[in-house]
Amino acid sequence: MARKQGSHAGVTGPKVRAAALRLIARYGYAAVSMRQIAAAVGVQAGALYNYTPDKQSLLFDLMHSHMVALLDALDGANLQGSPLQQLEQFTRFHIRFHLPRADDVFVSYMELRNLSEQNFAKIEALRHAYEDRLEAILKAGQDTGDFAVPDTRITTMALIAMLTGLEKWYRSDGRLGVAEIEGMYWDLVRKAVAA
Amino acid sequence: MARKQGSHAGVTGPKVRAAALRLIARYGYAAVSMRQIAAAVGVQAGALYNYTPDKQSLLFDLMHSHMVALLDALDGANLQGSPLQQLEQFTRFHIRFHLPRADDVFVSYMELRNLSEQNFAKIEALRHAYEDRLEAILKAGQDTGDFAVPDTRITTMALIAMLTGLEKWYRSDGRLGVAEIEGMYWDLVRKAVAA
DNA sequence: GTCTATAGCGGGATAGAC
DNA sequence: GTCTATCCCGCTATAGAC
Repeated sequence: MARKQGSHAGVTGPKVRAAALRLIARYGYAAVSMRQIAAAVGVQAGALYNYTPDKQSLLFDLMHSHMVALLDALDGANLQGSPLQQLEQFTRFHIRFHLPRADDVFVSYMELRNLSEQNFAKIEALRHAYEDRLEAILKAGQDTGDFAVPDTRITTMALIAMLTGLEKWYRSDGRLGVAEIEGMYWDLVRKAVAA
Repeated sequence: MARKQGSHAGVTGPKVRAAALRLIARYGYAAVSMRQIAAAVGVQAGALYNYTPDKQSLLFDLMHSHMVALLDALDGANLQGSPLQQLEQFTRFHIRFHLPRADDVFVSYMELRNLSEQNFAKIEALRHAYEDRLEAILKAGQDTGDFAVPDTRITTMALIAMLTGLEKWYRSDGRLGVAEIEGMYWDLVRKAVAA
């Protein structure tokens, strides 16, 4: 509470990010203007530049935060046990982490084209690191004979695409709860890689 | 050959569509200008309006053509045999149809947000029809006991997401040929739905 | 069917007052 | 930290000559 009275620091910044995330997820980065974001926050367009040097940096920050949060959460999940157990933990973690973050997922997977070359490389590296976690589990299970997949890299991409595709149709007010969804997807994953 | 000499009709139109498809796939609908498309074709921007009433219609035509071609090709594939055989045929058909059409796939799956409400509804109906073909196979196999999936609708979405995700990483000059890819994905699909 | 020219609008980003 | 005002640019779409 030592913050200066009347200052909006620490309040407007997150609001800008939240508004940008929501608008970009809905309409796309190129289609959303700084004026629209400002209006959603309740400020004039010029004020946004107190929080981001430019529009491109704003997009990058959103995507970077999402990927870092994803990797941190995966570290925190502390997967352990047999390859089969770790694969189940990974599957459930992936669904639980992504389902409540539909906007982040849409932005992070659909706006890659709109990143500058350097920003793209950074995001891709993080995404690759995440994929590698899954592939390591598949490789371990392949070695122990628990799994029998045609190719660990291709299976990694196939499983992540399958799990992430969930975002496209899942509605939290639908007929199925998260726990049921998790169970069904785990069932598909488990059988697909089974020896 | 009765076409008037000096007329570009029948030539420029397809060029416009091809250039628009390529540019939109790469940079996104909102980020591509009519001037860019015109430059790629080799005409001035105003000339494009001889081939489309506006930019939105151009996008819709690209997506609509793709979906109609997909459904027509599926009809032409004439799937038959047991549910297991039909599922294999569908899986291989899906991969063979989509792999050489990366631009169409990107546009059709990433530009839905940029369609007008009415155009969106038409494309969604076509996409739904395609999904229904796969779900019908799963239901049939569920009835005969060949398959044991948790939910035919969810499995449909999961399998299509998995198969379409192939577009994101496949490179025709990579280490794997189409036949090998088909085999690996069919392996994953077959096991995932197995009883 | 294509061109040039332009209307009319909205974009990102900055300057300087408060 | 936010405002107003503005610069400069590019956009879609149209008009009218050829």
